[in-house]
Amino acid sequence: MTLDARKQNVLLAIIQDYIATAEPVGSRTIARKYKLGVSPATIRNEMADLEEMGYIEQPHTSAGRIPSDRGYRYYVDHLMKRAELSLDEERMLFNSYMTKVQDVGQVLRRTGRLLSQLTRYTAVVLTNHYGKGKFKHIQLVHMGPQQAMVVVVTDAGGVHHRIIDIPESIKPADLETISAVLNQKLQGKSIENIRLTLVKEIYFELAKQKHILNMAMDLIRESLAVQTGEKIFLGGVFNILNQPEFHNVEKVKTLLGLLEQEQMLAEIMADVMDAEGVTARIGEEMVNEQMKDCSMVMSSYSVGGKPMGSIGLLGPTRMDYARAFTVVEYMTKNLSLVMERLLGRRS
Amino acid sequence: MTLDARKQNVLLAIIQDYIATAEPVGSRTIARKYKLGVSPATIRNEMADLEEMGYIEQPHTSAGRIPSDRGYRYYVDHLMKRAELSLDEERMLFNSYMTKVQDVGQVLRRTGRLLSQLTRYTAVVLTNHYGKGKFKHIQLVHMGPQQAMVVVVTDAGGVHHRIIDIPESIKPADLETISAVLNQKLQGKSIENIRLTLVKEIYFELAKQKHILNMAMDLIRESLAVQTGEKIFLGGVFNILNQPEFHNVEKVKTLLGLLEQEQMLAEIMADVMDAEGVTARIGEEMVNEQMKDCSMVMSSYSVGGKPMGSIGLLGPTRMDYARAFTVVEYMTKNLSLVMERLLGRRS
DNA sequence: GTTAGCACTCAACATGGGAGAGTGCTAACA
DNA sequence: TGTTAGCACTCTCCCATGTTGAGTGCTAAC
Repeated sequence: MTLDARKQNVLLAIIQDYIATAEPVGSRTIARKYKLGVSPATIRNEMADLEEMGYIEQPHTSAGRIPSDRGYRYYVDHLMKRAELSLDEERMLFNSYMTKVQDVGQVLRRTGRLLSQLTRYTAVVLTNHYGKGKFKHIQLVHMGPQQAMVVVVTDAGGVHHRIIDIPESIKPADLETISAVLNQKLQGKSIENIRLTLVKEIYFELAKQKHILNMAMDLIRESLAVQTGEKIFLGGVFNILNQPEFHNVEKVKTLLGLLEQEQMLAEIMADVMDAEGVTARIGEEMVNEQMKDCSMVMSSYSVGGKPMGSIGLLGPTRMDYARAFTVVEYMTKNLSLVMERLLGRRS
Repeated sequence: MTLDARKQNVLLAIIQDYIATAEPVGSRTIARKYKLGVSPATIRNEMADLEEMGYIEQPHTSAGRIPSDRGYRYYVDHLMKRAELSLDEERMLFNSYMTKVQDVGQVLRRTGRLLSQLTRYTAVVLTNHYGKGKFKHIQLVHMGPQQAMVVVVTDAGGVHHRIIDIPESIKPADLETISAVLNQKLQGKSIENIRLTLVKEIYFELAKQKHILNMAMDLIRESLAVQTGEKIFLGGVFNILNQPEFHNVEKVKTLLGLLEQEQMLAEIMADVMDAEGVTARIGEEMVNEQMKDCSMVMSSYSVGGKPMGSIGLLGPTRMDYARAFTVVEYMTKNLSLVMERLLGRRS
């Protein structure tokens, strides 16, 4: 299973060249471009070995070789050297992160945009704290004779709002009262734990004001049934159109269809939440059959030591892993920092 | 400029057939499929006339004819009969609109989704009241030692939030005080008019609490600098991939690039806000040179008699205008209704 | 173990007829 | 005078065929 130095060099050359050109790589090309000090014939022999071991494949007899998923895996695990960001890019990132941040969603969206701009791949940003976290504030606002808006703020910086129907007898002042009671009772509780324990207590509290009692329960239930779980931001979806492997509209269509299934993306990325550092899923390692010619490079970010979500880059299996790893790692750190600053926590 | 009945029928046949098949239409096809009671030769003569008048064109000598932009325009203005929705579709729409609506953004997103599902075209939904309307409520929430969240609710159902830096000396209770003052002073004012007039007044009010005076001004400015103007929702962007005219990746890329320029879309649609009913922009009538093989069918919706935004369908010039007109008209009405109900106004 | 030489394979591209769809024109017909 | 049949003509599309060039595997010599 281990490869001698020359085989490694040949494999490395094939992968680098294929990543750069998207064309099958022949023995001559390698001998010319990557001075390994041996002739094409020798390289051919090595290539035959590598093919037998499953690291590379041949699309057809008279073509060069392309890396197999296994080849990429070996590359990522053993051969790859991290790329470095150019000065321009560092400066660009610095500027982006210095401009004032105003809310969590904005940070995540921007992260997605930067990721995709830096790599020309599709960025996926997942938060799993959306609608979770501790309750910070609730506010009922009178909107019309039968409508009120419920606004809930969590300590993770999430703001959820919805409009609910209320009986016409409820006046703005009543909403203030209810808001006050809810705030007092729910203060600092975690959203998940709120549901059952406190509802009764609130019920009794509000019992004093009999005319709003009828709707109090409903309202509480509604206002706490905040959309929970993950939320996904995509960036640079159209970048896949730049990849020669997606010049065929049918492929694009299926991939875009898959990207719309947020649930599936969430699963792929949740998978990687426990892993330390940057991880790659290559080709057939992806859960989904239809994504077998895509790869993802992912990492999870955290605030105050608690993992909060993950970010990733989606590209063809032929993607530039070295660069993707660097960019994802860099952005993970930045994102963690910004989020901590934004939410006023220092870890 | 006016066409006799037979020419109209021929033009109608060509357009209907081309919309259905995306293939140039020949004289034989028309004679066979659309029993006009004359032979192909006669139809050929009519077609030669129509071509000379600029209503149809010939891609090359031995091909059939395709409608020109001018032909489509004539069709839309004089020949088109509105399509009708199928029972299934009516039922589907009814169900969608009956499920509980929770906020304005959700309604607009859903409208976009329905529009695109019903037609397989790309839906564009524009609101121009985003960040406008009357001030309803402001709430400052303490997030960390140096962070607070500002939440602003407008009567158009918009909720805007952002996190701001505050001096460490500000305590949660202070934020409550400020919130109360702001609410009292700003109540019912239109967001656009608030900026200058009231700031001084609030300044004096808060002067009583000297230690928060420093930041009060900044905070007010920040919290009112709500992102203003239009907001755009797109639905079914990838539907364009189903159109044979976009089977070429380059075209898709340029079009998607254009769709990202929200400003431009906003302009196209703002154009149509004053017009009564459903309007079409066909091919070269589109502002943008690069969209000359696309058309849009648009209409604006209103709440309480006041136009609030517009919805539209974007497709190839070969789009099914009859159906697009019907769907857009239907959805405009529905959307206006739902928004009125949601915002508690009856017009 | 390495390399040169060579026969072999196969995709990609160009070339060259048909086949088919559709036209415009002309002349005959009602 | 308007309509139609007939026919020559045009042009795309498709398929079969040939050519080129890149790349391989094998063998024999170094």
